[in-house]
Amino acid sequence: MPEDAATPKKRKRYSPEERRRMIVEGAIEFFAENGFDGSTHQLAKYIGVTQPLIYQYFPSKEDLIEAVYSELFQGRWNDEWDGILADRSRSLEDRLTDFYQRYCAVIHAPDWIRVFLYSGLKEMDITQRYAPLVEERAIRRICIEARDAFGLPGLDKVPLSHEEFEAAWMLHGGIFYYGVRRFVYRVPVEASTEKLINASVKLYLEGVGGVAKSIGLSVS
Amino acid sequence: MPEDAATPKKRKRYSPEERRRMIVEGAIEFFAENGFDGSTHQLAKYIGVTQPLIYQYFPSKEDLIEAVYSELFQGRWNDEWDGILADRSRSLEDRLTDFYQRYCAVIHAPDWIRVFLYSGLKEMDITQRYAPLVEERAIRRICIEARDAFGLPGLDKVPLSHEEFEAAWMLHGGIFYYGVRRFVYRVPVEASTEKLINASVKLYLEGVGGVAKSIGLSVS
DNA sequence: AGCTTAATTTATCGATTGATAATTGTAAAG
DNA sequence: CTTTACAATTATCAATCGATAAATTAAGCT
Repeated sequence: MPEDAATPKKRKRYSPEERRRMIVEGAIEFFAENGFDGSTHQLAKYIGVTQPLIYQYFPSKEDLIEAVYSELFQGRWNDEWDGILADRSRSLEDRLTDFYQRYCAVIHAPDWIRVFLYSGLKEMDITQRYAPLVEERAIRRICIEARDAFGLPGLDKVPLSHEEFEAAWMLHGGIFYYGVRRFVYRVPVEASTEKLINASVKLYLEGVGGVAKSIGLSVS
Repeated sequence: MPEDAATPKKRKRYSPEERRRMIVEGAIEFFAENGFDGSTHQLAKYIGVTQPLIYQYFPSKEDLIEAVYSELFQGRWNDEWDGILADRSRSLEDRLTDFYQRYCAVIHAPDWIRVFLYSGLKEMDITQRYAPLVEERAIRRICIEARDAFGLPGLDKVPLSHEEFEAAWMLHGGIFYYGVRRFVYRVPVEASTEKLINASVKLYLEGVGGVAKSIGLSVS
């Protein structure tokens, strides 16, 4: 008969791999909600283990956060996405819609958006490396494909301008900001992610021709 | 001759109003950098006062944060901005550019962007009230003026659609995201704020006509 | 079953947290 | 120059933080 009537408190033994996974996934949810300043004591309670157990799997809180960050962001950039953007057998509208549909399936989640912002605000070095990744493999590629789709000169003729970069960043930022509105400010959003992407891609494609013209690019 | 050779430590007396202002402004910078979990001890050191002094001016840390939030966001929405957007004697491109130029002069600062995100993540109630303010006084107004500028039916004929709202939110989000890239992820941005706004407004105006057409709106 | 390994817990540490009370010192009033 | 009001300090608190060591117990092996 236990002292606390309602606490049978059966202790469960998991394999180190399984327990480690449980801790990391619990930490993702917990840190997404409470930020990285959330205490390891509260985290342990949230997961359902004792606090010292966390230190059996991670030498310090810093290492746990690194594991969270690695699990969330590293390797979640699917290499197939690059191929989708570059596949010129499809219309650019199709490709952009497809790409952002898949991209949003990953990033438009409260855990992803919130942890991403928390880590950015804490200026963990890994976050500073994510923006260049996006710029190189999404933004730049989109600019290149837009040049091709509108019959504009290639990069060998005219290098990409600030204006073209900013147009693509605006598409990207607008879609990202949708996630911020939903999961940070938690305001009701009218449109579904699908509709938002359709509208954003349309807006970008409608607008990018005019942007190109205004900076003196002409069809070859 | 003081014990610590390099610490003359002359005590300065300020008026309560002045000292309060010093604390709030110091807190804005400090919390923008360290988040609201930054300790009052470190904050006091940052300001150059002792920690208990803060509690002479604010009954709790919560109240200090409220003062920071109030100082940063309340009343910084200039009422003249509404007039700028609605002034139909100017072209819509002019008005949008002018509006976002002034708006960005306020929000595109590390303190503003970072505190705004921190407070959003902490889900302080006041943040949830800011998005509706923006939607009512900027987004909605932009949609209405776009209808007028493109000769589309008024709100009495056809209510604003999700697509039109999302187009305006994308403009807004793209511009906001520029601040996130600069002050949260601290990546070098190619274009100046001015160029970004010009490009974004152009992109929006070029695109919004196509969006309107795609949802079945026709010129009256 | 009994033994053994190691996964998990209890107990505890010094440092730091938000917050309070008592003391000190400055600048204006007389 | 002395007095006095109150701004600002030092000293201190219980609670909570990240982290460690020792004790406990569940599960695989023989």
